[in-house]
Amino acid sequence: MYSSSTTMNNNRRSTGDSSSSSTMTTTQSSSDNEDMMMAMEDHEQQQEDLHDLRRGPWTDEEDLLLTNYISNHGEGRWNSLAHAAGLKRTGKSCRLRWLNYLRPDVRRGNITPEEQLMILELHSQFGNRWSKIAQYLPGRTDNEIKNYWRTRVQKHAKQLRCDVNSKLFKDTMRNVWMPRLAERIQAAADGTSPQTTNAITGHHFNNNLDFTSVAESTNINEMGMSNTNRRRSIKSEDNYITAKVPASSSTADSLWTNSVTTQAPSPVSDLTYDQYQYYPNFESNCESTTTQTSDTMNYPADYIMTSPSTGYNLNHDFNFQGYTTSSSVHEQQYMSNGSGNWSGSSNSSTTQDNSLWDYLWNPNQDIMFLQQQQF
DNA sequence: AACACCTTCAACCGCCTTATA
DNA sequence: GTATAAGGCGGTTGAAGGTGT
Repeated sequence: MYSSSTTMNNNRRSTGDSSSSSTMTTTQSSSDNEDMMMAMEDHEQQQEDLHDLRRGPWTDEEDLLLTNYISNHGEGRWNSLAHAAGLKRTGKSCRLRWLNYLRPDVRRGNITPEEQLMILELHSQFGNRWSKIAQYLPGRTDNEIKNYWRTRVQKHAKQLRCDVNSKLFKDTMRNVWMPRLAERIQAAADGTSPQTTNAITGHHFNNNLDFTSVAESTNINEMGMSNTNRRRSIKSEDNYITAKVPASSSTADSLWTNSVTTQAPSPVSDLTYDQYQYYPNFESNCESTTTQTSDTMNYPADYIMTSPSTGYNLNHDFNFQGYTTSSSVHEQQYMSNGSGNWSGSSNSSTTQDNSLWDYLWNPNQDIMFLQQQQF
């Protein structure tokens, strides 16, 4: 990984490793001269050390040497510090090890929801200026925040199939993730559990459902056309869990409840969890179940499904025809395809919510899922 | 158990900025 | 004003550990 060739390449480009003795003047004080002599000695020693510099992971012994030296002499002048401490490392390497790992006040471990929220907020303000962001998170290093962003946040952008710098992703972050995080923080402060809330009805997830697995081959219709043996699917990352609604249930209310004491499934990450569901109360609220073909999703006029990224509302007679061959499609595909329309405009609806909806079509089972991504 | 794949994060690279003479 | 050294920063890498098959 850390070959000598890369070392030499780096040193060749280095801005500060060439001789500086020609810059001395005769007007320097004796103190300055001592400093200069020390610097020259350091420099010479560093040139020798270049050939046997250590790279890669730090050992406990090296950590101890660096920590002890800094506790006795303080930080700064990293190149000479490295030599004085007896470390065969570059000054840069020592500095990085100290600032990112050994420093006593460095905080490590899980990024809290509060910190996540702050990172999202600050990133929207400063962009990839990690050190700037780190200034607002005591104990957190720019490196850690950068890693968090790349491994967690960008992962979710990938899941959404959009670029992390795209408007869609930024809007999703601001309109969906950040409010959800704020809710979680508030819930934690209140001592209540976070809940999965149906964005349309405001009902909360019923934790008493029977999630006993149902065979994948079961031919059922999730859109409310079948009255029996209906199945619910909950997505947890890539693992699907199925839930069977009690036979006695005549409506979808067994999936959603008004109770505020129910608890949502555990989040699959610090940032978010996904939930697949299908339209709640669909059957009971539709004018006629027989109108639900595999192409058209009709739902009650008093319900509005809003795109959080555009603020547009989904047409009630939206036509899904032509998407059956795609396992997963996104709203922007609907829009660009032109076979469906979004109506309304941003912020025009008082019933607009901040949920992000995705659609999953399983042609083999004739099932339409709506995915509400919750954060 | 073994292997493949995925995720995390410490450490490095290279460029830019700042400090110093 | 210029040259050089050092510090700082964002991007990238790859080893290590975790997870799935």
